[in-house]
Formats: sequence, structure tokens, C-alpha cells
Amino acid sequence: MSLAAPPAPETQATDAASREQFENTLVEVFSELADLFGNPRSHGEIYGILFASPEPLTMDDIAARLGISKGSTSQGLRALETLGAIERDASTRTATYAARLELKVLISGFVRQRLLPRLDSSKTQLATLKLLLPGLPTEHSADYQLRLKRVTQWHERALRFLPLAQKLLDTASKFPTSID
Amino acid sequence: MSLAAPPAPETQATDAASREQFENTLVEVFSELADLFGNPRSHGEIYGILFASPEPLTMDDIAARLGISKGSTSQGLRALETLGAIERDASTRTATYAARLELKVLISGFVRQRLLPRLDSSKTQLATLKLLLPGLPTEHSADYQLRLKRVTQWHERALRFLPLAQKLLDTASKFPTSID
DNA sequence: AATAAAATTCATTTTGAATTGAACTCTATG
DNA sequence: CATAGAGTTCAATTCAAAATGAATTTTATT
Repeated sequence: MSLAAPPAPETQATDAASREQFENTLVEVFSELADLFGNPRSHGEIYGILFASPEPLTMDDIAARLGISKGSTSQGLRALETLGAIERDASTRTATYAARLELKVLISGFVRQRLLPRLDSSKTQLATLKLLLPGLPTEHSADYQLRLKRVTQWHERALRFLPLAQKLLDTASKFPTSID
Repeated sequence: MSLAAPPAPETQATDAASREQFENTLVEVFSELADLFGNPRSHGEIYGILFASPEPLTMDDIAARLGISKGSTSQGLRALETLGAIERDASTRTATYAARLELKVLISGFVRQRLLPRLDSSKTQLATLKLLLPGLPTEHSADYQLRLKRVTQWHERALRFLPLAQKLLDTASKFPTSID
């Protein structure tokens, strides 16, 4: 509508729009990934915006860009840092954060922080079940044994599977590319 | 307090208490497992009570035992059936349900119903990202390329990993036991 | 076909997890 | 050591997902 020339060169406008869509899409992708494994979407969003950004970002950058509160951002960043998914650079007055791009760290973080503790508490629960076996109704005794055996097998298989899975999902190092 | 003899023999009381604790523990185990992967706890509970039960149960049995509504039970049973985790026997007037004890079915259900659809939609999103690359700020163009490449690698690796994981977690058939 | 029990549906309610934001603590620098 | 900005905390709030339960549909039996 205005007759005045646009304040910025054409290419800059295109760049900004593209960058925003690039960011939006990655925010969405990681938000959904977080949700898929029962993590808060905001954590995925924070990781996504960092993954999309060539430059490290400050906490305020992230909060502003995602439209979430400082409190949430602080908590999300800490969770992601504990997980090993991001890196904090505290050398400057205001800390900056960058995503670690390796799939490996997300997986091993999830395994260490969520899977292993659960598998540990299951171990105790399964021990309880074993003690109960003799007291269970005798007419189904063989069946109860079978059920306990099956759930115990699951448990063992999961424990054996984890290290292998982590290795399988981290084959990048074995097939380096020109960019790596 | 009462002088009257207990209405049931000692062994029966023990049996009932043990059975209840056996059920409670399995309900808890599967409730936590469901929660771990972002499923409603009640679905885990329903699977748990069925897993613990030598006899198939009716919808009302399950609702009463877990203290949840008929509506929730109906929906939970349908979700579990769709997942392939339980089997409905509709040959009688009142349908009964039994847990499938094989880990395999839970995993392949999860993969089919949750993972694959997400991976599919990511595919589209990644295609979008690729189109955006040329429009992104040129000073970081190499870095954007790297980031897109990394997330694409994750995607590919996840797709390649899934069939293998399902096989690895289903080694039961290869090591049959006397009970199998 | 009538009826009664079983099962499902879905608008409403509940619940619990995530988020907010104001108060607080920490830390670096003059 | 004072202070100003950065970062954290946590009680209160919000919100989305799950659960409820009454109304409805489906199914089996006479």
C-alpha cells in the first residue's frame, strides 16, 4: 500500500522468513518427538529451536522465540542439560546454549534417566511376585508360574537389549561423511 | 474379636490375599510401563490385571477390580485390542478378555500405531526443510546443511532400526523353555 | 418382534502435569 | 560491599488429557 521502498533488501526478508519456517518446522518435529516419549512438549520445543540455530542462544532468546515464560525455559534448559542433549556456555556474562546434534546423547540420556530407573524398580517388584507364588491358588499354580516367568523374561530381555540398541542407533561414527 | 469360627478355611484366605497382591503388583508394573511411554495409566492397569489373571475376565470384572468406570474400561479394552495386546472372546453372552503374554505384540503394536505414523509425518516435514535450504541466510549455509543432514540421518536410522529391534526383543521363540 | 443385558459413545467433569510469574537467590563487576 | 542483571524456585494457575456416567446403540435370547 505504501509508496515508500521496503526498509530492507529483498534477500534479507526472504532469509528471515525462511529461517523462521526452518525453525518452526524443527520446533514442531522435536515437540512431537518429546511428546511421543512422554516428555513435556516445551522441552522438545527448546531443543528444536536450539537445533535449528547456527548460533548459541540465551535463555531470553529462547523464551521470546517460543513465547514461553522464563521459568519454563529455565526448567526446560536444565532438564535438557541433565539429559546431555544441550550444552551451556557459561563463559560470558549471560549464558548461551547450543544443541548437541548427536542422536546418541538423546538416547543415552533417555535410557539413563527414565528407562534404567524403571527397570530397577521393576526388579524389586518382580522379586515380590516370586515370593508370592507359593501362596497363590494351587489350581492355577502352573499358570501363575508361567506369567511370572514371562514378565521376568521381558525384564531380562529389555536389560540385554538396551546397550545393543544404543550401539545400533549410533552408527554415524562408523560411516563418516564429508561434512562430519 | 468374634468367637465364631472363620467362614472360610485358612488356606483360602491366604490364597485370596496372595492373589490380590500378585494382581496389585502386576497392575502397578504395567501402569508404570504405560506411563513411561506416554500411554494412559489405566490402559496399563487393565493389561496388568489381565496379565495377572489365569482366567479371562469380563469388562465388569475389570472395572470392579480396578475401581474405574465402565466407560473407561470399554475404551481401554478397545485400545488394547487394537494394539494387539489382548484378545476378546465374544463366543459367550458376555465377552471375556485375556492378555497376550508375548512381549512382541506390545512392541509391534506400539511401533505400528505410534512410531510409524510419527516417522511418516516427520518425512514430510524434513522434505519441507530441504526446500527451505536455499533461502536461508548464506553466512550459515554450511551449518544449516549440516543440521538438516543430521536430523535426516536420525530419521533414516530410526526406520532401519525398528525391524531389527522388534526381532531382537522377540528372541523367546529361539530359546524355548519347558513351559513354552 | 420384544426385551433385557452388554457395550459403546460422547458431553461434561475431574485430575494431574505443565506453565506461569512474582519473589528470591546467586554472581559478576565497578 | 553494593547493586544490577541473570537465573532459579515454587505456590498458584492453567490447560489438556483422561475419566465419568447417563443416554444411546448393539446384541442375544425367548
